[in-house]
Amino acid sequence: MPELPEVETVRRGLVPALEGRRLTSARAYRPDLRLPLPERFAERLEGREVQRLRRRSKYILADLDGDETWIIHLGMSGRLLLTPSADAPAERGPHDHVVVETEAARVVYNDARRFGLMDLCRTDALETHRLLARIGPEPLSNGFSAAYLADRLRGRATPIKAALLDQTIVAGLGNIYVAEALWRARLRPTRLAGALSRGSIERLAPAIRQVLEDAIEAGGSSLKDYRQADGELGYFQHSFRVYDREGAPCPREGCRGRVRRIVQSGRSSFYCAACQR
DNA sequence: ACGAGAACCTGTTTGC
DNA sequence: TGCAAACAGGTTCTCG
Repeated sequence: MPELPEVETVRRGLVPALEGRRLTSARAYRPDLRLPLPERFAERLEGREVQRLRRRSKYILADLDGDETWIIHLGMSGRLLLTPSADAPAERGPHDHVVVETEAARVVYNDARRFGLMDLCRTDALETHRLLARIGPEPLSNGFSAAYLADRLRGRATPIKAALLDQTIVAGLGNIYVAEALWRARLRPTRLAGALSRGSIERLAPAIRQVLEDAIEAGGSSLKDYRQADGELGYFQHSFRVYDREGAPCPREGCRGRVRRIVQSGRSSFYCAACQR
């Protein structure tokens, strides 16, 4: 799916179209995505003004007037596509599941695999929402540091790859950015989280922060499904050092290694066997 | 309690 | 070329 940088890019793309605008219409074309939509979902969106578009981890949060927040997760293949009303087609495309309109624009939620989800929650109760309550600190916030990470990894017998995918430890990482952060920190994805030295963690925490900042700067990574809200492609995929580069030479200065692909708990991991230890 | 693996669903790519 | 298997950016549940 879209990981943190892609979700942030989508959010930024939607801000001008949605913040301070009223939803003149809302339609849901099926009762469920990964989870059932809440009661009277479309009716509760219609007529509301979007006061603020925020992001928490991989969730987009739209605060509405009337004290409810619209929670959106894009899953693996979800997209939020923005079209000016004048250009909006009359026909609904395949896998267009939710459509909202403002005076000036249409936003379509399209999701072939339906691993995404939407919900509505009282804004003052968001922190206790079951999907959000257990999520760890934002990696770009002050709450995330080497000291924090060391504390959370202590005693964990799981590979660092799996620990970084665990959203309760740190928010927003997925398969791509874990691979890229571990390459930057010169750590093998198979290393056991609890056995990492303090020095390793001191490299890892800033590597996570930096790869996410770089990716946001580039507008995220466009692979198969992901697009920015305006349909533009992000270009961080051209900056991948190891992700999806099996067999390629390691791009690190002076390293003669090649990128390897292994499978960890059912998912591909990519790393350089020479410089990542 | 913890970790690995399966499951959810559809589309695309790869391999025989 | 055609078909089947493998694989895909996430999360959650089950099982050992």
